[in-house]
Amino acid sequence: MSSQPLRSQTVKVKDVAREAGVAVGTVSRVLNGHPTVTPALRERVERAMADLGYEVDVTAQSMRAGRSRLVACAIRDFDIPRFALFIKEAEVVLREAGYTLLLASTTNRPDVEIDLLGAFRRRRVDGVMMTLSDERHRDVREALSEAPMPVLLIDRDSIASLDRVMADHREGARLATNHLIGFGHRRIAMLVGDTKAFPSRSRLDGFREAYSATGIAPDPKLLRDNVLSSEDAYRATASLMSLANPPTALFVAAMDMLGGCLRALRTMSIAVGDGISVVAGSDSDLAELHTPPITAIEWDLAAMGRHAATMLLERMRGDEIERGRGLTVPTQLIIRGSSRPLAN
Amino acid sequence: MSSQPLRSQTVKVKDVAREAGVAVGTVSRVLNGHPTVTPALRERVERAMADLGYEVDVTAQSMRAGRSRLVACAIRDFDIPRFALFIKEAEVVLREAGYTLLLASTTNRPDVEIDLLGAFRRRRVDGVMMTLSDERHRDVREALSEAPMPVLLIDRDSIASLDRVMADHREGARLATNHLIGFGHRRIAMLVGDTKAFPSRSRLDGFREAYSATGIAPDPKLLRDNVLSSEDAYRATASLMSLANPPTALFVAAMDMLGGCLRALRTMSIAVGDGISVVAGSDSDLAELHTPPITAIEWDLAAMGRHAATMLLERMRGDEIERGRGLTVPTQLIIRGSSRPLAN
DNA sequence: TGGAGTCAATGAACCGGTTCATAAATAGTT
DNA sequence: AACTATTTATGAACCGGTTCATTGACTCCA
Repeated sequence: MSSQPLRSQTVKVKDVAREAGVAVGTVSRVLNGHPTVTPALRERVERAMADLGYEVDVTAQSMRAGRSRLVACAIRDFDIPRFALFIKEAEVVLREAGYTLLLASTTNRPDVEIDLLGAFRRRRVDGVMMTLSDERHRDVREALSEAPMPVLLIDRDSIASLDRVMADHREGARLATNHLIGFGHRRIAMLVGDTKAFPSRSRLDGFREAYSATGIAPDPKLLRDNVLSSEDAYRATASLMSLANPPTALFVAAMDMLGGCLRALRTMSIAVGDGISVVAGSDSDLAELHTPPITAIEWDLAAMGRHAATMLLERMRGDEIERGRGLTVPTQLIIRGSSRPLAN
Repeated sequence: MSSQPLRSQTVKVKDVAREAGVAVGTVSRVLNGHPTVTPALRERVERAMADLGYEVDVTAQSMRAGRSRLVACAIRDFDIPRFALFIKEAEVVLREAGYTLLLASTTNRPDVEIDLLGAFRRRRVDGVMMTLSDERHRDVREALSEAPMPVLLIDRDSIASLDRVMADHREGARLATNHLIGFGHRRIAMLVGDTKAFPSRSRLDGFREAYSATGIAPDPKLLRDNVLSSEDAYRATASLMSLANPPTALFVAAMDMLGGCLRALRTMSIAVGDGISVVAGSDSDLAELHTPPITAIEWDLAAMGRHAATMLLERMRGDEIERGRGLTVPTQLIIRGSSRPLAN
């Protein structure tokens, strides 16, 4: 065994070729499992690679090939626990297919979204999955249409030419609202995020749809949108419960906002279930283990991650598929003790 | 459909050079803000770039430069909500410095860790921050020592030659245990993760340190390690509370395991606070909003993320810094209603 | 034995930037 | 005016792989 100090400089195909006594092209063919290589030669080259401790330079491969085997994921804020589940599953699927995941957060700003698309393009990223702060934003739409690589939208719906993976938020919100209405509630307050984006928009749609069956209109004073942080949820809840005519039920439809809402109720000494019914827009340990447990909408974010990665991989392969497929994951309502018949 | 290779349509330095009537080298110098370019020429080149819609190919830059402006982050499982905070903050710092974040999960397996290090090397990643499943694993240590780029350990301590960012888990666990002992508890059960890694190991140290002051030894039957999932926590809790002589207090020291523990207690109708005191190893909405609220150990993961990114950037710049700096973020105990004096 | 056909291996050109030795132009000095 | 020093621009070589037209060897069969 040769124990030369080969640590200092990196080994290249040329070195492997010399060691094995073949041409560089042959080394490359071995590297890529090209069929037209004699077993004997393949063996010799592989031995040479092992002896020298050779490792391909993916950068060089990328440049020549024009593709990077990178897939980017840009979401508005990945410290949302359930989003992490999405990313985790997507990463597994992508890595198994030989891709590496690039991660960035958009902080829900159109200019950052556009910047990131540029950065991904310059990196020759092979595919992108992302959320959008505003699906109708002109510049963002232009940046998307100029993207040379396939882009898949996460939980966004309005750009028909792109692949999309979504949850059925409309149905979830409809179920939740219906559930409360069935319990006699008529003054249901709703907290949603930014209605420029699909999830909040469709939750609002579902909410209104459920209401429309009752014949009465929801009180606009009870609707709070742009609830984007825990503090927003705290303030919105506090302000709602301070109204002269407060709501009898609270639908915290924005993701991961339940904590802020419950904090406000506790501060005001309002009992969940008794004083007010509460339904959460997404499930969590908190919802399940609260006293009383909180009724919540649930959907499979892990499955969304897997689907997103799979669809994007298909698109990157250039399979003959129709443009702009949309996949919707179902939502369901988990009924727990926080939502109760309206006491009279 | 004209399937012209996309490449032929993209604008290259050569095209910009022709348009501006200069040499390619000049375009490159403009691109990189090299000082020795006449303002007039710079202007002409910049106009040409704008006119043609030129965008650098980062892949080509990377190959030539031998560095990719990529930083990889590999952690055992990023659907741990508080870890997401770490990543988020690190990503911001890195992006501001011109780096892009690569993300992968190790699933806490040494072989995956080694594979990922290889993948990062082949991508000419400029820096790595990661967790390790087992700091003493021979092959992992070898892979680390062979890594040509700086590696920073996240919440791991035993490799002195590498930079590290950690939380003071030992002190946190000591505080928590002390707190319970002060309340008269002598039979304290502890749930920890994998003690081959720093966090659980030092929590155990802190636990024992607090106990040693009492003169009595902790009952080994009350120690459960390798609690890595919510289900593990559920089973461990159920089994502990079924002992002939069950614990009077429960220290759920593993991260994000509180849910499983509380679920078990609820199933067995054991009241938190009354039936048993509970302390959580990490804070969360669940701990804060539970009834009663759960005493918890807290530390600043966002700061850890910022520090990790900053230290890695310094190291990548090749600043003259001593090898293997360790930075420890303090932990504190937030005392709430779930931990109470031992009833007699 | 010779010619067609098959199959492996070769190595120069190429991907798209950056670098640097060299040349050209300009400024400064005596 | 002559010469040196300084500044700015040039373009070929280079980074480390992959590709493909070409070459060489071997097989098959008349």
